[in-house]
Amino acid sequence: MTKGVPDEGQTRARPTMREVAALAGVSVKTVSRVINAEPGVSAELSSRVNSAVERLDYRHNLTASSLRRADGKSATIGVVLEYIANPFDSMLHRAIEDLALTRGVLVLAGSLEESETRERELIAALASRRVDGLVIMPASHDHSYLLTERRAGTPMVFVDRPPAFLDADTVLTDNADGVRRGIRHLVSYGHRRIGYLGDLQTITTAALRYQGYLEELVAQGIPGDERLTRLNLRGTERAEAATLDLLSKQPPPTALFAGQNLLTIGAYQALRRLGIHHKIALVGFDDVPLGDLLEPGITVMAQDPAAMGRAAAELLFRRLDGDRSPSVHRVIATRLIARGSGEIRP
Amino acid sequence: MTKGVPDEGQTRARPTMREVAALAGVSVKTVSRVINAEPGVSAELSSRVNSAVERLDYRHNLTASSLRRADGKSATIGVVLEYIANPFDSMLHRAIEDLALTRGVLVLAGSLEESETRERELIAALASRRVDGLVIMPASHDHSYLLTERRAGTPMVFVDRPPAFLDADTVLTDNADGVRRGIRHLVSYGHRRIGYLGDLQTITTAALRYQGYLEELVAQGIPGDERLTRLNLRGTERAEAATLDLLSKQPPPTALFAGQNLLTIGAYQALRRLGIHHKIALVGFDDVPLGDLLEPGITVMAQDPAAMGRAAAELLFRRLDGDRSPSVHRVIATRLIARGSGEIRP
DNA sequence: TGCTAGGTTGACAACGTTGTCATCCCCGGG
DNA sequence: CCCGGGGATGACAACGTTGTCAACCTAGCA
Repeated sequence: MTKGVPDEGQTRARPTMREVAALAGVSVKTVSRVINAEPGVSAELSSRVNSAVERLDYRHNLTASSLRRADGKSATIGVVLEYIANPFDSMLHRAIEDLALTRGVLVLAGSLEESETRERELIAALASRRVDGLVIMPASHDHSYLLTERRAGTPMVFVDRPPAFLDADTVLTDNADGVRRGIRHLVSYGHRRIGYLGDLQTITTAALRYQGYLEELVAQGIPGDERLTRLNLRGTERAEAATLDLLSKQPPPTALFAGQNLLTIGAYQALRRLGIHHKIALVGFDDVPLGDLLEPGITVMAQDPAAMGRAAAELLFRRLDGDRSPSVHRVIATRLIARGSGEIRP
Repeated sequence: MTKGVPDEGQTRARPTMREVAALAGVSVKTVSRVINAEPGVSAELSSRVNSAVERLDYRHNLTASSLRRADGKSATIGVVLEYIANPFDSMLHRAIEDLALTRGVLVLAGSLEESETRERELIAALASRRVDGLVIMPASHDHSYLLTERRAGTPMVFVDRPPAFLDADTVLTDNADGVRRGIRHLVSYGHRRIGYLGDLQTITTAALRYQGYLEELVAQGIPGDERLTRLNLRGTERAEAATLDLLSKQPPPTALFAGQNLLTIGAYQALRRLGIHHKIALVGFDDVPLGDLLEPGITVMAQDPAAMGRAAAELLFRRLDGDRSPSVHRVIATRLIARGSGEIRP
């Protein structure tokens, strides 16, 4: 590593096509043609331009280019996530990036953290930068404000949660079905008293999952018991406390279903604390990292964020390629991963 | 959700300042002044412009703006990561986003997956979009190619791994020191035969960590034993196999140090498989999600990606604000988190 | 030889915005 | 009453690029 101040030498403005043209002895338009690999430039001029580009370290200015271009495309898309650092979200992000990569498209991403205000601000900021398309995991419950973007020709795909008051492509997990299969799994092991831990009911997916729980109880002819349900839990600690509370009631549940990642962890911790993690069954929704290293391993209904991201990106790019057919709604199935905690009998 | 094709109504081009100006009966320049909240516009015109903006759903075009603007700032920065979906990377990403948010700056992020080619391509793509600054977790070992960007006035901060042949701000984990403290911890519990599992030696941090291991052995007067070392491991499975192999040698180590996240998990799995996870000590570098739920919990030297991201963003924005002082090199300490696996005596 | 078709090349305008500067108007002071 | 100054407003050019179109050149054919 050499020593010195970060900008050794003076700050020199980036060279433009004008300068490249001057050095190569051609017109700017010819430089533009070479840069964009348009046909119809003689080998002679082409190589002169290329060496001038090399010599000046010219970097194409995509900003100016997309401003002038007929289609106005910026080769950039926006991805709006709940929280970038969530394993689920970052996996989704990664899957989108992977497909974008093959098209030379970059990804602008941001977190909402359940703030509706932030959702509008972030999308406005993305629109200001004229992204070509949007993948949105929404926090708000009214997306009519997006009609403007839609009319401006910006395609958008909703992931994980559906849009409200707006028709658009969606890629969703089969939430209710996933929970129902999880409950069925527990019932098949002989459970009848199954507790439920749920996230904020304002989150669409959380509401759908709880719905699935209720539906499956009815389907199984199990009477509902409000004392077995704890909703609007946020984070591991709340879930742990709620679980401890739930288990102190008489008669306690013989199994638990946790409607979300962090709640599953909280519930597991509570069971461990009470020393009954080998006695009370537990199934969680959404996979838990390292769930298989635990003893017992945590049984989950796993979502497939990579598949969701891939599907969302595919839909988005299809729209960018001009597809105008009616909105598509993809449902990605959950997968039961039995690791032990869900296979405990009462 | 309403029914219909995604673009109900025709695709209508976005309104421009020209149209806003026409509707408000003022000049474009006045619209520009209002949009940018420049002083010196009468309340009368200001409100006429604002209602025209409202009526037309005008969205400022930051692309055109930054093209014309004197400073040429795009209010966008680039973040180059090893793999976006890694918990470490996504935490770092998030911390940067958090600070960027307060300045109205958006983040373009991408993954390298250890590809030097990809590093150059991605950074070129970011430079094309005229990002205001870069945070880079590099894969390559020669960054002299970045001198062009540097000269063009793009500040850059390297995180997690240092640049080569280029002087720039850095934010690094104290790798060697972290490993040395981890080894010392094992020694303090009576271990003398300590195995080491390391990632690709081409990765700078991996090399530094191994260095720390060797140094601490010397400092402790423990003779090195090549049979206790397995380097260039990639991923959980390789680490698991290497651990099984390592333990089959006579005499086997009484403790293991794993130089990376996935290797720690692989080693733990191997110990579990052999049923000796309560007999052989294990310390890992970098935290393992849910490491505290395991039995025994996994003892680690934890890095602090959030602090690193924050530091990197602070440095970058300080440069963006005009700071031209010599490069700064921040070192973020690791933290020993004792959870059980590292506190087993031989 | 003359003419045309086709392929190269470049001059110029335009994309949507902001910097510069001129103009205009009003108010206050001489 | 006139003039100067300052604040509000707008006309115009420019940012770096690409679309359009005209000019030019060469080869091929009548």
